[in-house]
Amino acid sequence: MQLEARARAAISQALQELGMVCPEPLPVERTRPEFGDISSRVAFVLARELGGSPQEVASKIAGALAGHPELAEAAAVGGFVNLRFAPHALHRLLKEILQAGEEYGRRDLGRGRSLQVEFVSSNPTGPLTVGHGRQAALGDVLANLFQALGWQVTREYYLNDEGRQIDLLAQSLWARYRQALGAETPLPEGGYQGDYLIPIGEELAEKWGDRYPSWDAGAKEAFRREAVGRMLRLIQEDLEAFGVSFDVWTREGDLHRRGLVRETFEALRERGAVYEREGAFWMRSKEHGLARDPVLIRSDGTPTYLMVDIAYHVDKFRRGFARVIDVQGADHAEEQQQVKLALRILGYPDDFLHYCVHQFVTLKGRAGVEKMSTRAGRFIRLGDLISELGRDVVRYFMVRRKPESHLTFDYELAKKTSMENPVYYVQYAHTRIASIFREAGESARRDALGVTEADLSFLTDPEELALIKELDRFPDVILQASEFSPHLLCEYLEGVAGLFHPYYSRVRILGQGEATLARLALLSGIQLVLRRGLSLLGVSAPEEM
RNA sequence: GCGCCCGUAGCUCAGGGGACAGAGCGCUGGCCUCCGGAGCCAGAGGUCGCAGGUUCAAAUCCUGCCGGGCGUACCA
Repeated sequence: MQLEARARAAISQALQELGMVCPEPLPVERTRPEFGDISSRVAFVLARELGGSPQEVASKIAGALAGHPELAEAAAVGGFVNLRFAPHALHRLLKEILQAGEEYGRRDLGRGRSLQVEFVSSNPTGPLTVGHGRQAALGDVLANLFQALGWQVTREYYLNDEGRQIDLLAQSLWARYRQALGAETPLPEGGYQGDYLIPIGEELAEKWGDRYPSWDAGAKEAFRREAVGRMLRLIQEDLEAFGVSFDVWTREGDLHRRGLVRETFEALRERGAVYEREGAFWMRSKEHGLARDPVLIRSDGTPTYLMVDIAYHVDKFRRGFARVIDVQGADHAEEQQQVKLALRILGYPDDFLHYCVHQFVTLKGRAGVEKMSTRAGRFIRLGDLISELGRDVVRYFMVRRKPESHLTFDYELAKKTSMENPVYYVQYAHTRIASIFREAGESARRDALGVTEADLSFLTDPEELALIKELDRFPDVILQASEFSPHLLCEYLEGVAGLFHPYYSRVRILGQGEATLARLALLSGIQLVLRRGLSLLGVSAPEEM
């Protein structure tokens, strides 16, 4: 990132000397090694305004850049202005990275504003599945990234502990309970067929005996509470195993009790956004370009999920969040449009709510089911996957693809402990460096970290310079990854490791006189970035493997 | 039918106006006296789904078509 900043400074100074206007923003980007470090298409922009060919303009700029102390080369090629930095300029970058230490990559773009990330929010009708795993990893990593960018982040889980699905769950559990007592009670139609309710039913049969022979109000209440409590515990166990913890759990029931759902509905009605038909209340969405008008209040007077969701977002706004990110599956796309529309009608700012939408996960190479469904009892538990592969691997694989792409989870690859597995490839780079520092001894480590001791001018190898340039990208990668693209962080870390491993195997670090200290400083920087990056992913950076 | 997302190397996927299109796996051929070989090096492999259009410049933007996923509930 500093590289871009320095390039901009140099070019804008050159433009000033030439009496040219500096375009805002000044276009600058990393380029392939043949062209140098940084390339700018500024001449294309200026040529359009000033006349003349881009190449002519570029030549003038390159001429004015000649002799710049930080640059080894400035050239005009095909209208581009290409810059190559002098090694000493790169050495300074490394020094700054090491001085920043654990703070490297942190920024204050959020300026302490509060941000809520709501994710998982799985209904407590069963254990978490691999699909929820993607969401859990995605939400947690996004939260980490925004924290690093200076936001005050709240991780929130919305617990849907009311409604028909919960009733169905309760009744399914009651049926299992009756079955445990020897009755032939069938599961309710559309009920939850998974095996996971069987042992709970047996346990309740033992505890309660024949206390609930029929599905009456008393049974409903008892089994609902029991079912939600049990399922919640299952979910929390899996989340804990996955290393995800939430700051706030919001229950649907709370929103009702506080009258917020009713109030929000009335507000929508006052604004003319609601009409009544066939005994139900509908939202006027079609006239705003959406595909259909959804029901807000059913003809039996109960609010739909959408209605409650709208109220929930009003609540989020009132709680003072400057920004809210909801991580949701692609199957909620229409719902999202409706909530956004409702918030717009109610007068809330458009940039308040952001949806991070992700596609589904297919698990490849493991015995199990293809098409999952909690209700039908066809699913693979996230907890099983974690105990088979480890938290690090599952988390890493879950965020390695961009959210809007379908994720094929390659179980065979995930199971490998060789460097073919990208997680280990990255972790192993970290471990190798740790090993070198163990070998070098504590004093060398301190000297390398106390960069004043190391004479970085010994770092002249192109691979060494390339590594420094790559480390310099880290802050920018965090920003890009935060734009709902955490996969870019994985790609980046694999790139850093991919530069380090070959370098390590070719260049000897220890016992090289003064060069050793400089190389240890470089390794220290690499290790720092790997550790920080992995930590943002919630993946461990082991000293030994 | 309509709406949203996705079609890039054999496979899994990056890149989403700029300079000859990238990575990992797989494949072919090399390299283990040396800081962790849980590796390293080299190579082969692509009409960026198809057809138009915008632009000095398109894998990238626009339109149409084809193929796949999801949605299109008074479920959540």
